[in-house]
Amino acid sequence: MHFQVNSSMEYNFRDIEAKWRAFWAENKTFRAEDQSEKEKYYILDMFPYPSGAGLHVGHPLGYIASDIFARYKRLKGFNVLHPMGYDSFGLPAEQYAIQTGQHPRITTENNVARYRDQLDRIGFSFDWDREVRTSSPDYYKWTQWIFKQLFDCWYCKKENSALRISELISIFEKEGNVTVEAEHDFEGVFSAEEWLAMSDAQKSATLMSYRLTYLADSWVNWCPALGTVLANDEVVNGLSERGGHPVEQKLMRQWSMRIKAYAERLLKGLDTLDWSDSIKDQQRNWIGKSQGASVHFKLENSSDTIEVFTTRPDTIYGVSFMVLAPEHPLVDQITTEEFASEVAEYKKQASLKSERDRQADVKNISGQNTGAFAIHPFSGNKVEIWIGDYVLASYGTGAVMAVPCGDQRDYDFAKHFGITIKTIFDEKDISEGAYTEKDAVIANSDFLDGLPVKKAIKAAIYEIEKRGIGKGKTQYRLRDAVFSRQRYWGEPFPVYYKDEIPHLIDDTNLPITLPDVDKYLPTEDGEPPLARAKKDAWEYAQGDRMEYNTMPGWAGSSWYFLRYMDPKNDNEFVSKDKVEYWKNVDLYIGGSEHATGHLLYARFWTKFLYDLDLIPFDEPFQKMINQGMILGRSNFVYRIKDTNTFVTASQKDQFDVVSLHIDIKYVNNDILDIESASKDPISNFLLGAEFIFEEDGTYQCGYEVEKMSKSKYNVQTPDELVDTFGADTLRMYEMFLGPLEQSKPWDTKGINGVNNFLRKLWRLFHDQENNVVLTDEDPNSKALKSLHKTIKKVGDDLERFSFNTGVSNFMICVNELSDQKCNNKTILQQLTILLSPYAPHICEELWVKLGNQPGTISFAKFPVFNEAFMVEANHTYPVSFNGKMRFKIELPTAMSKEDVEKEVLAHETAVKWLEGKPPKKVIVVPGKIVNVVV
RNA sequence: GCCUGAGUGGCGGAAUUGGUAGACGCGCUGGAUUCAAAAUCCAGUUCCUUCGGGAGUGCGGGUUCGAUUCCCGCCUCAGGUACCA
Repeated sequence: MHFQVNSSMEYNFRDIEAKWRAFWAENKTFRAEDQSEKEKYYILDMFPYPSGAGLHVGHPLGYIASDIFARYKRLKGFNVLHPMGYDSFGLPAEQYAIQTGQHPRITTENNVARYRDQLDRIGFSFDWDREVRTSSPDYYKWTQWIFKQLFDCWYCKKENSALRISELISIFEKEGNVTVEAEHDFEGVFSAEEWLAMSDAQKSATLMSYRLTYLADSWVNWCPALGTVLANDEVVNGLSERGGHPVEQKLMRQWSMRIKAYAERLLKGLDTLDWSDSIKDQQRNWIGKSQGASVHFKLENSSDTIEVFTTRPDTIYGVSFMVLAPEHPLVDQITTEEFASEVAEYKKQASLKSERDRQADVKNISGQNTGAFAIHPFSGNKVEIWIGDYVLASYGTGAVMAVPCGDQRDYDFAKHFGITIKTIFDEKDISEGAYTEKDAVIANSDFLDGLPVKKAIKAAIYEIEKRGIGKGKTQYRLRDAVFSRQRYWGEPFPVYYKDEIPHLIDDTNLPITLPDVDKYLPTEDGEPPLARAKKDAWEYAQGDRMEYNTMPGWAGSSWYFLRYMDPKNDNEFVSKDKVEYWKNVDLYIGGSEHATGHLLYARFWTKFLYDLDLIPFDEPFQKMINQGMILGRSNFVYRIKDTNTFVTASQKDQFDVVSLHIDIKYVNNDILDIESASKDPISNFLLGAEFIFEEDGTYQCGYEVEKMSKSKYNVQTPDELVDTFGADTLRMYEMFLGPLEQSKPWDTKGINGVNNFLRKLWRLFHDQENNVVLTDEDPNSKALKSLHKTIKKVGDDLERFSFNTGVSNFMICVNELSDQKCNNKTILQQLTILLSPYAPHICEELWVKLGNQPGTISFAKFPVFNEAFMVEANHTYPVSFNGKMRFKIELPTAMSKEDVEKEVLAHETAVKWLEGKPPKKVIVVPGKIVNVVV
């Protein structure tokens, strides 16, 4: 797209913007002070992954909003921390390295330089002295250090806190593990004597099942195409989030984070946060708390029991069969000879299905009888045991008690296999499906008969616990998060192995820097790329080998907001006094796509660091705003099928056409520049083509709103807009597009409106020869009213993050002042301060023209609204009849209700509408409206 | 299916506690200025109309003197999520 812009020299944004950007950089205007009398305000953007494609206009949207707010808070007298950095470990740089051999560090550095250049053009007030990069050894030294703390801690459910593993060891030495209430996965009990008698390997293995980060064989999402495991939030619909490759389940020895320990606190903490309901709900669903009971069913011919989890213990008398996941450990043991081959076949079929197939197959009911029976714990009846893949091995106990009358899946299963369905609900019809509402009364259930569901649940749990066959239980969907990746470009673990026991590397040897490798691929034995490193390249390998995995992308981003407070500290991840001063982030701005990944992990690590008393707060981001996505507006040309003729958009329906994307840079207001487009190899099919034009002789392109992407030729970079219109125009235009949180199509059509506004503002200060002309006189009441109305509205708009209406209000103000021919210094000085967060460059320039010291506008005082200027002697009342506005009447503001009514009814238009009849009722809202009911 | 949001002119959107629906901007129409253009300025721009007025904020009801706003029932779109027992 090419733009035409006024070429006159009146408002020369190029020189102005270059000058002030240099000034800010040179004077470090936006450096945040760690010690200050001022109140602190911490405003943070989600830091970007520096991708090779650079920024498009969607990226800076949130940064512009946060920058406006940061500048506003400075004017309000706050000491503002507003930093920026890079989440610079990640897959694309590594894949580029695999293809080209270029070290990911080089790729990353190049991309960071490009990002920085693009960001700098927009005039952000970041404190760049605090920049962090997660891939920098100075930074990941502390990511490794935090990992070590997690390894050295366990979660005590009595104190509801992480505690040091040394405390756990001393309990084990005195009492064994019987009295310990921990989040763990150790099976069984041991005494103090037994603990002391354990070998080092046994002790290590035991402690491993208590540590907050642990090494364990677990079912993981393995992505063969990427050659790595993925966390649950990195898998979408059975495909990898990056690349969309198939993902399968695999049992692997991996590091995990015991985030489950924090499930309840992560849930409760949401209530204290000022986040959108949508994000909070996403986290709530992800954590997935459900309350119910675990119940043990005895096996018919065995001492073993099957444990199930149910949210509906009230329906226990409705159990007519049980279903185990095909992977359940008891399956082979209980299966009778009669069904052995069928069960083996079913298990095989189930294991061949990928996660994706299994999800796609939801409608198909499958299962297999094992021939075994369990004994109903209350009725003593025999209950068939089946296996079925609708039961997931990884949730709950991997087994369910099936109640067909109360659960649709159990119902379908029973129908499909001809299992008897009996009802335990009073007067509920289950002939068509299960009854899942919780408003029934229980029947046919012995001691539960006649109880409504909620009471029956309590009674059932009481009875289950009394008989010792189970207990009330809370289950979470949230799983522990896999923490290792078989990749090169990530943080190495501060871990080495000796006799296959993992050991931590001493703090004095941190950081463990990434060693060089000859190739960025796995070894021939299938070990991760780091196994290629020469042994002596790992200076601190005190054992047999180093850990070859690296940490996942979310490791570095889980605590970066803390590092900005103290980015160069080589002795601590953040110093106590700095974190005491800055505390948590007051305002966090970023995309909502991180709801169940980054935002959950960062909360988890924050709570952990709080438990260790290393930071004084346990929620990282107090308020959050999620900016919407900016969509691209693609343009199309229409070729008539099997011809070389292109038809303009308005006539395309009259032909059979093929639509082709055309690069938006050759289109202006949907009109195609055929000559330029024909020269581009991508669209040179237009060369020598025939055209059917509009009546005015132009070729009109069609358009569609799509995601911004290279392949759709609809990417708009901020750079060219800054070149054409200036950064101030871009900043205001991005805000003017609509509410920050809303997704919206990018369209440059309106940008000249914002540019006109800034030129109009400039003309308030200058005459036609571009000389500054300002008066020192006392401002008149009209100008004061315009200004103060704007102070009030713009201030309120900022407080509620309504940046788009803020821009409108500036336009209204400048329109009014232009009409008044106002060139009053006092008025314009205040207006300049007010506007400076939105359009900082032009305001710096005007600030100097107003006679102020260069650069001081960033810390000027935000204008104070004075209601006195708003008072009017008269108010124009809109008069409605039955709620429909009919006429207006100007009356003194102070006039009484009765007099207003009298005046209104005496008005000639009122007389006409009353048609001689008296009004039924007259409502007068003083200073607002009048409504006459007839 | 479930959970969140959202539906207003030709377009992006405004209306903050129920009080003049369509602010502001784009686009469009006319006019001034200009040799001409750009820029700038002025006027107009929801729809229908017999020029009195009538209709109107996704649809259908309701509450109210008064509803884009509150309540009930639907429809559509966007995002998230799912054999979670």
